[in-house]
Amino acid sequence: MKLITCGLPYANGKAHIGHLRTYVPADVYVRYLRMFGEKVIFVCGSDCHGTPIVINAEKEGLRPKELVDIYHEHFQKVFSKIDVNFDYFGRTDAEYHHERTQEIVKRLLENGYIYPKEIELAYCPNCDRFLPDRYVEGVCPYCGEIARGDECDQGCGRHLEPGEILEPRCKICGAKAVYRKQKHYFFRLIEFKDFLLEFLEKLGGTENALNYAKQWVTMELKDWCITRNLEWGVKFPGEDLVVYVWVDAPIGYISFTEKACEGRMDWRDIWLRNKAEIVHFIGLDIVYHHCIFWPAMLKGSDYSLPNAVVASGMVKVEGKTFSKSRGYVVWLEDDYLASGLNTDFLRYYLVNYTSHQKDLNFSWEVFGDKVNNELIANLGNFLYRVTYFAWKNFGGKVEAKIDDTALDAIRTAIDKIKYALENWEFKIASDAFMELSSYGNNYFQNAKPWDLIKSDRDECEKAVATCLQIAKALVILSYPVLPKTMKEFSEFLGFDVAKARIEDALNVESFSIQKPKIPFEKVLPEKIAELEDTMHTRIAMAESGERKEFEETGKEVEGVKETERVNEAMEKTERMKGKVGGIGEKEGEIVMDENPPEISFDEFKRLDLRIGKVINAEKIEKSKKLLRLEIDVGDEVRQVVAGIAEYYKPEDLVGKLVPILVNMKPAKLMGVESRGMILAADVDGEPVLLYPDKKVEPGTKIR
RNA sequence: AGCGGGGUGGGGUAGCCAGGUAAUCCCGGCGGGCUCAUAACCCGCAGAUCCGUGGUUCAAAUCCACGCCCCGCUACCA
Repeated sequence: MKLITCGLPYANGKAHIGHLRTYVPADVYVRYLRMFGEKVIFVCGSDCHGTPIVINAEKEGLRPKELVDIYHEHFQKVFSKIDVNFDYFGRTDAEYHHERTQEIVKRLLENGYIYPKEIELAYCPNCDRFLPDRYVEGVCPYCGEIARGDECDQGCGRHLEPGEILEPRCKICGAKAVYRKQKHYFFRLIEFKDFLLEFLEKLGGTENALNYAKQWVTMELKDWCITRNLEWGVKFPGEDLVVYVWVDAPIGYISFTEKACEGRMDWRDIWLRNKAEIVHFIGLDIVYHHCIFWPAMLKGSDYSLPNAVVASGMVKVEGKTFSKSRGYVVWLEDDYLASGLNTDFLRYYLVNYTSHQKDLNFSWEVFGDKVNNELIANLGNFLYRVTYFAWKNFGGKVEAKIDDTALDAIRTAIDKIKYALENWEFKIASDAFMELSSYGNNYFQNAKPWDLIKSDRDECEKAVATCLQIAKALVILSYPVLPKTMKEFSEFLGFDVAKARIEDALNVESFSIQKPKIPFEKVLPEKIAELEDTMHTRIAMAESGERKEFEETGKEVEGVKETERVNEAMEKTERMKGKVGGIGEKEGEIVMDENPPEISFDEFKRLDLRIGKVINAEKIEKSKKLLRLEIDVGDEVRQVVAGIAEYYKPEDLVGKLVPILVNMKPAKLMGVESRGMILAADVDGEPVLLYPDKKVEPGTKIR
């Protein structure tokens, strides 16, 4: 008996490919386990609490619950479409979840693991609210740089304790913040140090999670503040506070299990009596919550402990760090599902691209290659050529006289899948059936049934039966990864793979074949180009500073955009890059939107600014905002892509003199190289071009 | 800054933790075969100083040290 959980999606934004990086492998794992005869419960749900949801709802003019409703429904829909089938998909703002959370908090209180403490918190008199550290800005007492409430992120990098920062200001309204004392509650994490050290030795799962957690525990632990000043959330007993969302979110694993067990079994067997193996699938970014805080909470309240934490690597898009704000993202509904592509393609990509622990790069080009050259050319083609051959030449009736060496090949694949599951390496499992498919293609090719059918019908039937056995095994073994397609194809082979067990792959019986249909539709290059364009447009818009547009599509709201952890990490690295790399980095301008730091004259001199003359201009097809310009910069003519098509017509630009940054790092926008950047005033996102006061020669320096 | 994970033929990726005939698979390039199949399938060839330097060893992509570069994480921010 196993309980499998997935990290809860935060109900504050749409589902994207990053989510699936965790959920698809978990679903694949669950499906394999079931085929191996294991009893499994698979739960997940929406994480509904926390400051960002409250603030975001406010901005949208909604109540938090209304915002959560939207995304909860969205996640359910998307998961179901992509065949990630949870036994229960709950939500943490449900009553049953609040009850379970409060029960656990009470147990922790009774057991003496929670204590109150007065702490000083930044408070904004203007907004009339306590400010999370994120929303406090001030001056670092050590180095004098601008710093965030908890960390001097731009200067010396030191961690700052509450109250340390000088001249605190509210980042939301800009007003001076004050410090106020308030009673909050802390969890005695320190007391769990020895327990955790021992626990982590026994904990299973991926090394990336375990190594990280072990190292964290060895360092100094601090007690953990578990209450917040919010209305929205699980009420802390007897106080006007809610529990911190990272306390109640993992408790969802328990409360959702309760719901999943209703009418089937007693959930207490799992969470109180250790009768099931508990496995958490998470993203690499929330390891410490699951390996440290969570087990300590469970231990402190006498619940069962997890047996394994399986952490997936992060997702990159087109080789770049995943980032919604910069356009490096694939939205599941708007991009993938809208494209009409077989959802199994994406599942295969996610599982097969690389080791579960490593970062996965998503690129449409690779996607097309993998689908067409692997899924279709290898697996799909084999299934179809064999089944079609059997139907056409034997009327579908083929006796079970097979070459036993094929059974060995099938056994090898099964063993490999077992090994893969034990080691959380789902790529190895999918490689196993792809190798079997190659074996099948080879077998078919060498046996030459198309010749045999003319010379030796019996020999031919034997070869076909052998290949059909391999095909049947393939359908079964690949079903967990490709459920939609294989469910359909199994019917042509005369069985229902959804009800099959792994052993059926070795079960030899005569075949009754129906006329098959092609299992996978080929992905056309035009389709890939179209999807790439969508993405490149998004990236180009982000790069040219067109923020409004993607804030709509990306559901990001001014001021809260940093709440995206991915996003934040991005901006952080960008800040660092900005520090080191200077102004050459085009990313700089996005980050430097407010209070840009001073630069020296030497730094300014690094900019090669000139007046250029537009000698040609045309729209870039399929893009709304981009123009391709040819600009005479004095010594040469440069091709420059500019995001001004919505405001300037190409024909109006020809002959115009514009300021241009010549030594801008070249970039490709929608596949068109841009070498340089024309400068314009930014009037609420509308570019307004700047022209020289007198006529000057192209190439004239600007200083 | 600290910690973690990486740097393997043109691109991507396996192997390394349990060191041993110079290395997997997919794409791409070249040549051949086949025709049942979604121009799919099969075979062969070219191409890697396995980031650098030093060390351990009879033997290192694989272990150790130092260096360079990339990426991620860092708790009152989900």
